Amino acid sequence: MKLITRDTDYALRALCFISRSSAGKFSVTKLSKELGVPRPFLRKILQTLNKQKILESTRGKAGGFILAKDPKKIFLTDIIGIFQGRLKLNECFLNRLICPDQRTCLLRKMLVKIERYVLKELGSITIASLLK
Amino acid sequence: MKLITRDTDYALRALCFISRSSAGKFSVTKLSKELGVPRPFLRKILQTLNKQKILESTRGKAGGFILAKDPKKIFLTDIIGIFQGRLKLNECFLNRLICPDQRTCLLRKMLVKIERYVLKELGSITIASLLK
DNA sequence: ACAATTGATACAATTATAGTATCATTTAGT
DNA sequence: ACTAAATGATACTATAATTGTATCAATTGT
Repeated sequence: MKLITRDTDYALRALCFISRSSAGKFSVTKLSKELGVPRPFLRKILQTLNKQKILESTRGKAGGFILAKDPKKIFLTDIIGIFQGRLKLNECFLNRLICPDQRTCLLRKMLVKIERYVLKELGSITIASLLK
Repeated sequence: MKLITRDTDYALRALCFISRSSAGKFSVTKLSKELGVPRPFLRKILQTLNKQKILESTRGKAGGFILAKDPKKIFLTDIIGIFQGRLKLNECFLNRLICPDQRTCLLRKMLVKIERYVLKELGSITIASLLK
């Protein structure tokens, strides 16, 4: 089971890389070489981050991506949310109507509790904090 | 993201159902009707539980499945382990060699911490406790 | 002998994840 | 104005995991 999928991972790497360097703006080509991430895939990811206002893009010849937000204000849960949807550990049970047993109650309570914990923990991490 | 997949879920339902009833032995046909789970799929699941010594089967005409263990001793983590493999939230990072940034350190620590918590919580639940 | 069961195992369908490709648009530099 | 290098938008493909189905053999109560 994965808590963090590949695209989230790549997004985090890219954001960390950009944050760390003073240069500010990077093209996909440059980033994909630096991070060792397939270019077209990374491109799609950065485009998504742009749409979500995490990055800001400039088009044209000397174009590229820069941070649109203070790294202190980009939370892990934001990025996970963007690529994996809102974290929901208990979805299988909520989605299922047929849950006639009481067990679901206790189990669901448990899952909700775990979910809250995970969200709290992940919500406490920012890109800035990942930079060390 | 799912913490519990369908087969685990079905397995839990079946185990709870069997534990709850005094009858003891049930055929797949009966169980699949009771639980509203596709028969061939449930069959595969029960066969797996049998191999793992959670259930015990008897073949032949009046055959079926009974519990092989005290419901107090069947833990959620056991069942998850059987159908989903050992829970490993941080696998994506461990599997990846290329993690040149320090961020992985903090992130991995976090994930390991979360993983421990989840395992502890799930490890505290048994089939018996799900019965109310 | 027969019918109802499980054992073993191979196969199929669906969904999610991971990644590619392409055409249109923008912009800097010449 | 032209060109090269970049992103925007979007459709497509590949791979893997999940969720099942199907089938033949062996067992057992009647």
